[in-house]
Amino acid sequence: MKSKSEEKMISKNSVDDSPYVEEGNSGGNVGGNGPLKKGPWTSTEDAILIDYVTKHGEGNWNAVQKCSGLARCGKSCRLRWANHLRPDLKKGAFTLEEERRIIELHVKMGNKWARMAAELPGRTDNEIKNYWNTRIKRRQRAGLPIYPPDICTQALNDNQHHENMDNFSSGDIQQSDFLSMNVFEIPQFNGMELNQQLYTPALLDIPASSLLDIPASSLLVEGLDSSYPSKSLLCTMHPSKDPRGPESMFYGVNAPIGGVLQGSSQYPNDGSMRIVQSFGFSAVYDHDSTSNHALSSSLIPGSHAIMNGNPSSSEPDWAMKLELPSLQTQMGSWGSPYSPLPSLESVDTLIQSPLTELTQSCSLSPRNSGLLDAVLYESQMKKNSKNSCQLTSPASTMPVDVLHTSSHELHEMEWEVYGDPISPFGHSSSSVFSEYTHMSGNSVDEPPSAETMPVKEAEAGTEKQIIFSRPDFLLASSCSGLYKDPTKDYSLLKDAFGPFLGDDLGKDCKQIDTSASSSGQGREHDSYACNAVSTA
DNA sequence: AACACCGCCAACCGCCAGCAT
DNA sequence: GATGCTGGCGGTTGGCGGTGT
Repeated sequence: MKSKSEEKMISKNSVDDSPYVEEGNSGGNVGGNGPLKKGPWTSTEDAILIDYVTKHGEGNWNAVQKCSGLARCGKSCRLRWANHLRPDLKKGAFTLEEERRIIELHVKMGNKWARMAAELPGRTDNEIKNYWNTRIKRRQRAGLPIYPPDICTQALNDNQHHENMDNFSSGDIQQSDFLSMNVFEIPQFNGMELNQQLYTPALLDIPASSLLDIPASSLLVEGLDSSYPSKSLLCTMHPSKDPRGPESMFYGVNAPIGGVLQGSSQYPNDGSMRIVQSFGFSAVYDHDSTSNHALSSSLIPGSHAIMNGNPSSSEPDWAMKLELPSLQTQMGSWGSPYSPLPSLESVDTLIQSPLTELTQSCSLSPRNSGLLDAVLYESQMKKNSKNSCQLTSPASTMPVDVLHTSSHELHEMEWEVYGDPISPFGHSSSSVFSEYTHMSGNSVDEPPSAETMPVKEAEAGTEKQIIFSRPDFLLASSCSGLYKDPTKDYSLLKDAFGPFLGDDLGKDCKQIDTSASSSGQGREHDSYACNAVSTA
């Protein structure tokens, strides 16, 4: 049984069936029997190879050329056999079960395609790799989470068990600590303090208290429950080449965080602030004025790239190294090098910016494969070295000129950071929100509905107008109240975003509404909502 | 109809580990 | 221990076909 593509190829090659026909890209290696052929295999070559393996078995691939006269190098023979001629190969599209299995395996293994293939009988590493690089990346470009929540939950649970069993003493990590451990403390997000200044509730008609009512612990726990793989997810979100697309989760991650964190996740009474966002990230830092100054001045450490007019100036290694394994080198193929939108890079850089000694050292961890467990490991490392992160990260990456930038200037730059060339809103909240709403049943390949969100309104507005009209901010404000009392503020949220987000928001908020009112049920929805909110 | 764009996928390339000499 | 060979693995490339404009 041959795959469709193979049939195509054979059909094509059947016209010219000689294995020695020179092809356009042939040449290169020279074997003992003449120039080794490259390019697509012909059915004759396949027959020769099959015959050889039937007689001699697998292995000793370099002998194929000598024994059979096949003008292919051993590597090519092995690859052809392994990927196409093996009798136990299962051809055809991946089944749903296989797809799920691939995702599960990728959570555990990263880009270990061969190992994954070993877990999927009849499937080759190349198949799995191609599958991942296409369909899964498509999800990324669409801004959809790579890993379904349930799989991530499972992975996190597994990791929790693993960590508790293997790495930590019994009293070291308790549940809460574990949860914290899975919350990534991203110093650069401390910069949300600046957002707080820019988008202070005092500027708005929204009671500040309503912005302070989201229990971070709830967000945290539920964010974990919802199981978006924190850093894994983040790190796998890349700017899209598709300018129509949501470009990246970074829009959703960063812009929203600013909108939400500045108000909704603070604990002024705590003496410290724990910023929690949907992916489980958090930033812990002193809330005293001194540190605030430093942190706020370091706001948008990622956007400094734009601020200093050098959006491409930094491509920190750690960002790439911390990526999900699947993207370890993808920056070169579809990532940052092509970035039609400055904001993409800026947002990207925002994530990448904490190029601290700690993170660098973390990235050098042998476990830093981008897998969830590696992420957990890094998290633990960061937790253990929290202070050093706080001290080194923001300021060290902050250009001096940015430090002296006025808040107005920063605010204007915010549009660059969050927005796209078309919209001052960028894709921030809308895309992310819709991304999560899409998780509940819509096609995974369906681009977020909010992509077409009309977003010209605020362009000519005042600062306040701009701020107030920011969907992420509205969403943040509304949903912070929404979280507290879904039945009360749903209308506000819906009114504010219905025109932008269409039915998705309505559906999502309705879920929140109903689930909240049913006391305890629909917790997943809650977490989704809060995820969306905090990312929005 | 022509063109451009994009996704899919087979194949190649470079690196590395294991093994034999 | 050093060297070379072989096979395995992961990343990348390039061709092809489908689709949209």
